[in-house]
Amino acid sequence: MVRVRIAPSPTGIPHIGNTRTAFFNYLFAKHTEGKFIVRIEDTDQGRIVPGAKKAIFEILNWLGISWDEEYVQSERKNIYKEHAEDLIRKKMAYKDEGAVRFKVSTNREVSWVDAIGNKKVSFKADVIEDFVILKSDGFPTYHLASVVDDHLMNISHVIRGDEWISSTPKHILLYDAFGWDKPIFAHLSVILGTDKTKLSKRHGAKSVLDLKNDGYLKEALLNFMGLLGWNPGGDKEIMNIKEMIKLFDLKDVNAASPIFDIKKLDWMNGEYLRIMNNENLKTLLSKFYDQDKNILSYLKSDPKTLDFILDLAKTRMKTLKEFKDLILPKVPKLSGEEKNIAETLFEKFSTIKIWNKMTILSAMKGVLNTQKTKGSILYKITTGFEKGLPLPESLEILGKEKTLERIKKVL
RNA sequence: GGCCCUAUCGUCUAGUGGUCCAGGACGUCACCUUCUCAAGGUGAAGAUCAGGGGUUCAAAUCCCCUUGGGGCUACCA
Repeated sequence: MVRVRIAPSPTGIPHIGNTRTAFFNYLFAKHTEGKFIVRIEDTDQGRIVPGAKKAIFEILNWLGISWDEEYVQSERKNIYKEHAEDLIRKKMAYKDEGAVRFKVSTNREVSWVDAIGNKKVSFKADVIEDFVILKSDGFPTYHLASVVDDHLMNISHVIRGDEWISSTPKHILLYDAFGWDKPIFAHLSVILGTDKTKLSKRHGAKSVLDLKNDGYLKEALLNFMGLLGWNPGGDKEIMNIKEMIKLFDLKDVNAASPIFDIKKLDWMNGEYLRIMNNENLKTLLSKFYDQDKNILSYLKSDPKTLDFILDLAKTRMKTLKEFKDLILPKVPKLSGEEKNIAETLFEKFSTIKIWNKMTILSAMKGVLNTQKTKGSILYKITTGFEKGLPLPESLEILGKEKTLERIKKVL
């Protein structure tokens, strides 16, 4: 029975790197019909960030990465203490200024076969110092706590970030000291920022919550994250979570560190936006803009019209955030020449008897011909943006009166 | 510095000894479409597979060295 876990520490809001680790664990668990456990590792009381724990769960919930069991290490303090004392009794650990250190027996080699890349990794024990397992404040270090918990929780595969690879020998030493079976270790490469250093908040790495607020869809994020360092072979790139679960295998996970390039996420997000049906998109938009009265009321306009707008908007947005500029006009600053064009446009529009996209378009074309300009100027005049939803269609919906009002404002 | 991981187009990657003078995707560029911008379609540029040695009839694929990148080196995780 496969049992995997993620062990986030509530010291910050997860970014795409941490979250990918969670996702791979999840994919692996689902693929093997095993269990996925979340264990909050809050053993460093000093570094706890208020709200971080909540954010961790918020992200998992948003993405739909569901878990089967949940633990908090600070509630298990005594368990670790007992295990530390057990090692002291066995003379495998000793007290040192209020802390407890594990005694590392030198002259041995510690090794394991890592599931990522299926390669043997080995360390000589003499490069490992006697390390602290219980701090003087009574809390365990990660090393003790994770080993004890992984054993007690029957974790079969420890799938974690690459930054743990040099701590793994310590963990193996602990498993051996307790006489426990070891799990399979799989060390995922860390995701790098565009500056090629480990993704972290200091380098401006966005948290997943930021990405959510930027208008990325969970489906796109999941798909993108999944493909960072994992490839099931073949050319298929757009995959839903079910397909990923079906295909996921640790042997197809790369050992090299990928760089997070948001451009591809942008594209993928656009793809998901385009294939989404309007009903879902509407729901998503209302959630996303739940603080924006203008958008909210816009979304409540005649369903048929809205449907039509949504179809036009879909191909023009990469994120939900971009919807706003597509439908809400702003007052442009026009040059003298542009004002002349605006005037001509006003006149042409005024004479239209039957206001529809055909007549609007021919009026627009008339202006473009006589004034010899590009269409973008007409967009600037009527919407404040030099690009946007097709004017004939959107102005028809707006209506003649309102259109003329708008143009009048800028004259 | 020490230890460990790692190395294919700018980026994500396919590739596990011959079918690869290296395929796909993003991005970029061009053209088509066109009221703008997208989307869509077509096409192009882009990697002497980090460099150097081996092994082999044959290497992006195996081995070694060098170099680059990354991680760890806390009573942080």
